[in-house]
Amino acid sequence: MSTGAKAGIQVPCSFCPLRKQPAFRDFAPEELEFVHRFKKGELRVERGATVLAEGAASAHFYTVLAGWGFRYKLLADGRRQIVNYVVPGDLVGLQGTLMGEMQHSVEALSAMTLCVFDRERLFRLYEKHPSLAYDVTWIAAREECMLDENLLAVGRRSATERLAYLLSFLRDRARGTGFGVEGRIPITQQHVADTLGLSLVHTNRTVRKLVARKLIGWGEGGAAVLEPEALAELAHWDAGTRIPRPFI
Amino acid sequence: MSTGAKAGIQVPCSFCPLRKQPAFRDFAPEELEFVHRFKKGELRVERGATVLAEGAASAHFYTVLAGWGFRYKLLADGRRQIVNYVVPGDLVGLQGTLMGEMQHSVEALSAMTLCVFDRERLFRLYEKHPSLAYDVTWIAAREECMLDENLLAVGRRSATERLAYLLSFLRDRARGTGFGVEGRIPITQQHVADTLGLSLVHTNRTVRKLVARKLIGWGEGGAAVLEPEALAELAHWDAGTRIPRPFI
DNA sequence: CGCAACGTTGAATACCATCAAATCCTGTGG
DNA sequence: CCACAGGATTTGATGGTATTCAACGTTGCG
Repeated sequence: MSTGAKAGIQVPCSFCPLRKQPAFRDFAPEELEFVHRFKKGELRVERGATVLAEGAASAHFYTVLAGWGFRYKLLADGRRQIVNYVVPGDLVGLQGTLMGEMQHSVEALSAMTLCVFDRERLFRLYEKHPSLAYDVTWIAAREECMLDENLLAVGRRSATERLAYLLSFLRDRARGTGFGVEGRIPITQQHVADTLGLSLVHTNRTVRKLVARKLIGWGEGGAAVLEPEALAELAHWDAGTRIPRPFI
Repeated sequence: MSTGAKAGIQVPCSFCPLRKQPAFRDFAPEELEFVHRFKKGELRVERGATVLAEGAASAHFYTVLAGWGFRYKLLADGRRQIVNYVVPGDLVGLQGTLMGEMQHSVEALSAMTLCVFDRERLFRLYEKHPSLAYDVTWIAAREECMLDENLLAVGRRSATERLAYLLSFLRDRARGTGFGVEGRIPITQQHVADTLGLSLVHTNRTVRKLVARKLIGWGEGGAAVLEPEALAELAHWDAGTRIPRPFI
């Protein structure tokens, strides 16, 4: 498992690159110190690496520091459903930490850097820092929100609307996390198909249509949103107000 | 809002009906006392009542004591997606409590009794009872798990598999919560359609097929699972091991 | 240079949506 | 008791959306 994993050098949390990003709220000094001691190390993985595998009882959970990843589930016959994407600031593996065993897998979409925490020390965090515990729950609730939206998209939108939604959504998620809007979204059409519940062929035709309308770009390592407003409107989607969010 | 809502008589939490049910773990005495003081009252609603509305900033959140409900989202043009169902022991409104505003609505599928908590006192729970805070997060993580499964179903299963999955899933959720397996699942075909991303007509044809195969029953106020094993197999679904779960 | 991953396109077909209308059931009021 | 309304279910007919099968182009890499 974890192909391409490397142990990293421990950087003090006070220098955490996420703190500078506008999407995130900052810590109180005593929280920062606690998190620094809580942190066990860093993990670097390459694109395509499996960060966490369904069925595993990993000893760790992580906060994403850099890079893109995705969470997915498989049916026995190989059909794959991507349930959500992960970007910097997201917790991965919390579900496995709480419930014992991962119910989904996590794979890196790009090279990723992750902050490593020990599973068994999570409860200490709940005992010592209620405010951080509250933040963990906040992050879990936000994930739930995103899944609700993804379900709405897959269940009730047409193929074109789904694609418009997904790219709007991913662009919005990347904003303020240190990627910059200029960057492409490093997904293939197979990822899109497995996210939206479409076949690869139909996904391609749908992509072609939106490219022809100059709403999106495709190629050179991923997707690009060219007309954010028009795309969001086509998707019947509203990003809502984004408040600075907590992370651990 | 909340058509049919009634204030209820406060029952001490030590007599909470959920404590007797096998699906739930029990409280430590000091936790029980804290929750009893934390509880603000009870709410009774009729079938069809809106418990919480998307966009609202309710002052409360709830634990379901009895009855069925469902969570859903709407598109501007009226398309509806049911994202999950709620059964006794589930928290409703936690997302709105944490993030300020509800991003989905909750409606009663049957008469429901809910235990009422004050939104602004949630943080007190995190400060005073880390173990209960941990349980809240556990419940949120479990919701996330269920949403992942629902997404897998809607995105990657055929209509027949989806229906088989949904009824297996709902039957499994009801087990051990005080409904009894004997009871029917109080949903209409419109609910099924809006859960599985299907049209009402096609939902009906799919229901007819499974009824003809005697895997399920339909009518007299809802659906019934006649052949749980065969249905789960048809759905390519495995309930997994169910451990006693916490509730608040 | 061969292979693998990704993207693209055409053709045939299947699944599911839509439109339309009929039936059944239950609760309500006359 | 019956008429009636409304919700829920059922069925047929038709068409569109999306899947499947198949093939080919491109790029990058060992």
